[in-house]
Amino acid sequence: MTRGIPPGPPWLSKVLHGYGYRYTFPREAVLQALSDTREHLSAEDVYLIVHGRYPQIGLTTVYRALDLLVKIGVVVKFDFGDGRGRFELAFHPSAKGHHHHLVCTCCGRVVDYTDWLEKEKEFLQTTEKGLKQKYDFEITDHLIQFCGKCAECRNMTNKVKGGE
Amino acid sequence: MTRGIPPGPPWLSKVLHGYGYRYTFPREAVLQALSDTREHLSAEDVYLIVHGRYPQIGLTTVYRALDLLVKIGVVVKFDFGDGRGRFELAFHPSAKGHHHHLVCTCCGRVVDYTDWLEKEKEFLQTTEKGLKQKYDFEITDHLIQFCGKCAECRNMTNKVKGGE
DNA sequence: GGCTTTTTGAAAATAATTTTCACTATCATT
DNA sequence: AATGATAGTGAAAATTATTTTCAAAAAGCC
Repeated sequence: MTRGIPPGPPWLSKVLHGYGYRYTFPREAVLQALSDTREHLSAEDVYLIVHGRYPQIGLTTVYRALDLLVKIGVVVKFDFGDGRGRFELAFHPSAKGHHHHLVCTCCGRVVDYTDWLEKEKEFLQTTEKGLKQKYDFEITDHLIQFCGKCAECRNMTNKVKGGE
Repeated sequence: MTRGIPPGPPWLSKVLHGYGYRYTFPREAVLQALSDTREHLSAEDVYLIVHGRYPQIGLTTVYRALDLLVKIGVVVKFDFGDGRGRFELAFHPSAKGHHHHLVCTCCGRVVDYTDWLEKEKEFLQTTEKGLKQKYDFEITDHLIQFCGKCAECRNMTNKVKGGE
C-alpha cells in the first residue's frame, strides 16, 4: 500500500538516493517531525509525533530512520546526560542555524545560543588545523557545550548532598 | 569485616567527609583503579579492575562510587557516543592534565590532546562571560570534543553505506 | 563496645536501544 | 504499467547499560 508522502519538498529523496538509500514514507515523516519543532526531541518524542500522525509507523522504524538521517548528515544527535539521545535537524529551516547548547546541570533545561560565534570560529580554525596536522585526523565535526546552573536553580540554595 | 584500605594517600577520606559522606573501601578502590590508568574506562571496565583485585566488590557498588565521585568533582564522566559512560580522574596524577578528546567516528579510537589551549582559553573566557551575562547561568563546566576520521580509517576507502 | 545511619551486594527491575524475522514497499528493469 | 530483486518495515523478543530493592554489614559518633 503506497501511502502518499507527507507535505514538504522531497529534497530528502535526492539526498537518500545520492547515498544509495531509498526514499520512504517513514523517513520523510521523521524529517517532518524534526522540521516542525525547535526542541531537542528524543527518539520517543519523535515517535509520539510521527505515530500520532501516521499510526502505522512504529518505534523501531523511527530509531532506524533517525540513525540513517544522522549517518547522512541531515540530523545531528546530542547527549545531554539524561541517558537518551536527542535529535535535531542539522540545518533547521526556522532561523535556528548554527548553535550550541547551554545545559543546566540542576533542572536539565537547555538553552540554544548563537552568540560569540566569531571568537568560536577563530578557535575552531586554529584547533582543527592543528589537530589535522598533529594527529592526522580529518575533522568532520565538533561538540561544544557548556554546563552550569540557571538563575532559578541557584536561588534554591541546594547543597551538593541530596542535590537535584 | 574491616578489609583494610588499598595503598595510596587517603586524601579521598578528607574530601568525602567534607561533603558528609563516608570513606569506604570500595570508593578508595575505584579511585585507585582510575588513578592506575590513562584510559577512558567504562563503569564495567572499572568493575573488572576493582573486582579483579577485591572480588567482594560488586558492580552496583562501582556504579554508585563512580556517581558519587563525579558528584563531588573528583571524577569526570564523558560520553563518546557508544552508549556507555566513560570515567576519568578530574586531576590525573600522571601528567595528564587539562585535555580534550578527539574521537574517530569510524573505529572509536580516542586521542587525548592538550594543544592550542591558549586559543581555547581565550574563546572560553569570552563565551563563558557572555553566557553568564546574557542567560544568567553560572557556568561550571564545558565540553569540547572533536570528531573525525583517523588516518587508518581513511585509508580503508569506506563509503558511507556499509561503513564501520 | 554499642548505636545510628550510611553503604554494600546480589538479584530483580527498568529504560533505551537493537535484533530478529516474516511481510511489504521501492525502484530499476522490463 | 507489470515484475522482481532488494531494501525497508513493524511487532515482539532480546540486549545492554544502569538503577532500584532490601536485608546484611561497615563507618564513625557516643
